[in-house]
Amino acid sequence: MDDASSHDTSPAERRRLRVRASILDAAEKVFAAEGSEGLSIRRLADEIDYSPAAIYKYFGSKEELVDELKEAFFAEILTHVDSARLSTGPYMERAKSCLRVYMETALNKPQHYMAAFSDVQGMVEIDEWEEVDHSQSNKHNAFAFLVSMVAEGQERGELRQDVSDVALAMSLWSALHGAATLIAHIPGFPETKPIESGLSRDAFLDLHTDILLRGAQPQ
Amino acid sequence: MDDASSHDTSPAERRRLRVRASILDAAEKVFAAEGSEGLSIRRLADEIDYSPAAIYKYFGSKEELVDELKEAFFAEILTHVDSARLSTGPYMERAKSCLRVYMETALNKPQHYMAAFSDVQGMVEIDEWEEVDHSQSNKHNAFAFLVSMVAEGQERGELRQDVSDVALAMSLWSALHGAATLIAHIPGFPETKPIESGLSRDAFLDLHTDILLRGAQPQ
DNA sequence: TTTAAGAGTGAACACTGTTCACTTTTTGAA
DNA sequence: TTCAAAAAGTGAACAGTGTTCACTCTTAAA
Repeated sequence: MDDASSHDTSPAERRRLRVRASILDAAEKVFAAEGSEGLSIRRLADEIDYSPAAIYKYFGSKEELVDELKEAFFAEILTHVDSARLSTGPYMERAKSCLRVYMETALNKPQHYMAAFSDVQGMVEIDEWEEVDHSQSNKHNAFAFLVSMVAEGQERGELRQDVSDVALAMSLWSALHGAATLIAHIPGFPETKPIESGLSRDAFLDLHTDILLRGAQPQ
Repeated sequence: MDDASSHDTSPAERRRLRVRASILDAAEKVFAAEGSEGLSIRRLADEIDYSPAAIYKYFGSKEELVDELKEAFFAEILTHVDSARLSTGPYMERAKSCLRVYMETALNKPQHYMAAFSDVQGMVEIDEWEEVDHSQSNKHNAFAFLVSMVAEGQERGELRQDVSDVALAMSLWSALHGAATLIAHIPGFPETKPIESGLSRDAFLDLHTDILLRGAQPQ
């Protein structure tokens, strides 16, 4: 289905959307390969055979362009985490799966995850999270989702109830974010850096989620 | 004591060290206030009344200059964490204190901590950590220190022994790093963002360390 | 006093994001 | 089909960046 480009759109508009998409495509490619530093407007323009100024007919600024890449990336994370939530099985297993999937999806595109949290600009996006009802799954709201996941665990008596769901979720998210960040930033993180450990990424993620969920359990 | 500038140094050399220090001082000021993005060679040159080219007589590149700031910063972190280790009291309290102090010290200069982990360049530094004997405290080696702290806990039977000390330390460091990173990046992190929580930074750090150490305990 | 080393500089190079006047193409209506 | 308005696309420029290089000037030692 190609709804967006077939209803209520003239040929000109469809053409425009195609060029716009080609810019994003080229940006995505460069971004994934070399990160945000390798991405320059002039290089992008070269790659799609337009002048640098042309890009500004489609995006207000480089930041706006990159923000759109990040938005799509976060939507991807949320989708994956959400499907982990909808799986069957005991609560603790679903919870563990969600934590893992967050980190794994984040690490599918390390450059994206890095960029999303290294720019100060990118964090303004989080302002939107405030006015979000976290009872329904929302595009940008991976955190609100985590909160309700935690709340469910508390109701079931499987997670500690001496702190609020939000507080618990913040701690968990911090830990997930830290692991994802270190793996993304330090080449060969769990296995050989900063110390030769022989610990595979898989084993590390397992241990990490295990520690977190144990610490989040009652008593 | 001003050893470095009084023995084996000519007046010229002392003068040189003074200029060099003034560059670092100016850089430190700008860096702390506005982060690495606000720091430009020309601006630095303006502030110390030299030409931009002059700075290259003292530092090979901007990166080299910033690396020196980071190095001092990490030394500061290690110093503080080390003094927490040397405090008296039960092991678990000392351990908790170390975790807290790491995050608190990191957050004394959020811009530094951000910069240290946002540049890919900065991570090359970690190569040095490999050839470090983690039984003795080393300038740059906050991680190796954490490993021995964990090892002590395992020997005392206060931390789980089903995984290696290095693995456990990695997980803990990840979690600390994540919390520090989020607080540094998201203005008003635990209190109001991404959700109004009323959770003070202090309470959050307490909860975070509590969760981690519970998850790291045996059984 | 002379000489060589080192400190300091202005101008330039190659890059960046961005803007703006300008031309070209496309569109919708008379 | 013609014509004006709108939109798409462009080259040149601006202000900024890190960095280099030939050059001057000061300092230190012979």
